Amino acid sequence: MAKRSTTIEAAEDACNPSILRAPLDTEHAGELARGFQALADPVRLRVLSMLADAPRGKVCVCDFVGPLGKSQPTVSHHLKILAEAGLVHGERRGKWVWYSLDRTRLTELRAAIGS
Amino acid sequence: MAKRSTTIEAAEDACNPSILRAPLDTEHAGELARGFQALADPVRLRVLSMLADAPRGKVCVCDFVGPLGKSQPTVSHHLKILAEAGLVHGERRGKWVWYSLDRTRLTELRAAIGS
DNA sequence: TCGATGCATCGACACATGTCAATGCTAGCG
DNA sequence: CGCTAGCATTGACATGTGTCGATGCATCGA
Repeated sequence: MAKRSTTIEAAEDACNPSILRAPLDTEHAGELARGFQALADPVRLRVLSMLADAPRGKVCVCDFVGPLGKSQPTVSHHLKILAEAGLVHGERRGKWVWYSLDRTRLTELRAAIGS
Repeated sequence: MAKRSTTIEAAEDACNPSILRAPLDTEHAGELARGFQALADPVRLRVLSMLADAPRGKVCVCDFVGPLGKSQPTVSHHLKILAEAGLVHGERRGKWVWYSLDRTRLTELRAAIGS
């Protein structure tokens, strides 16, 4: 790739709002805000941390409850919020549900607040 | 110092939490969460956006009210939250208060969710 | 089939948050 | 001094959020 078009970018890049590119319209601001809101909780940040540190990149719900010190419904609630924000992904495996980190969404949010 | 204390770290390193370095303890998680919570609102994201785009890097409160479509007390409220989060800095200049973006704090938060 | 286990959902509660009108405070101007 | 303008604070309200106990649902083993 020799040069990048300034008007048309790859389709995946089209939805790439950033607070550094003003004016940030209300719609994109709301979308970003929902993403950051998912990060705006200590329990959820620790969930992401545990996922990032997991040996096989997966952690089942039962293994969150103890370390987080929260009830199972509470943990399930936070996992749902993270999943709806696109930050994690749950996969059923027999009786267990294994959650894994979606670094793509995390990268999008990171890019929105900086280079 | 030959050996590192486990209770006291170097001052500069102490404030550098990241969700990618597990385990993220409750204290650091709470600190990060408060930062992201400041970003978890469309109005505040647009405020940061306007500051990032401002010609001289400064915007006075009265210039926020119109574009944001919020009342002056509401704008003041959001600016206070951003200031307490260390994301902006207000400076009195006669009758006006000019707010500017603190990119350092923004960089810290960005680093916390990625490289 | 039955019971146990893992997870999600529901209902309820306390608390936090976003919003605005009213008011207070400070700086400039006459 | 009085008046105005810009900004912050307060009070009040509606809504959103985190939490847990109780319950429902699916899966596996006996």
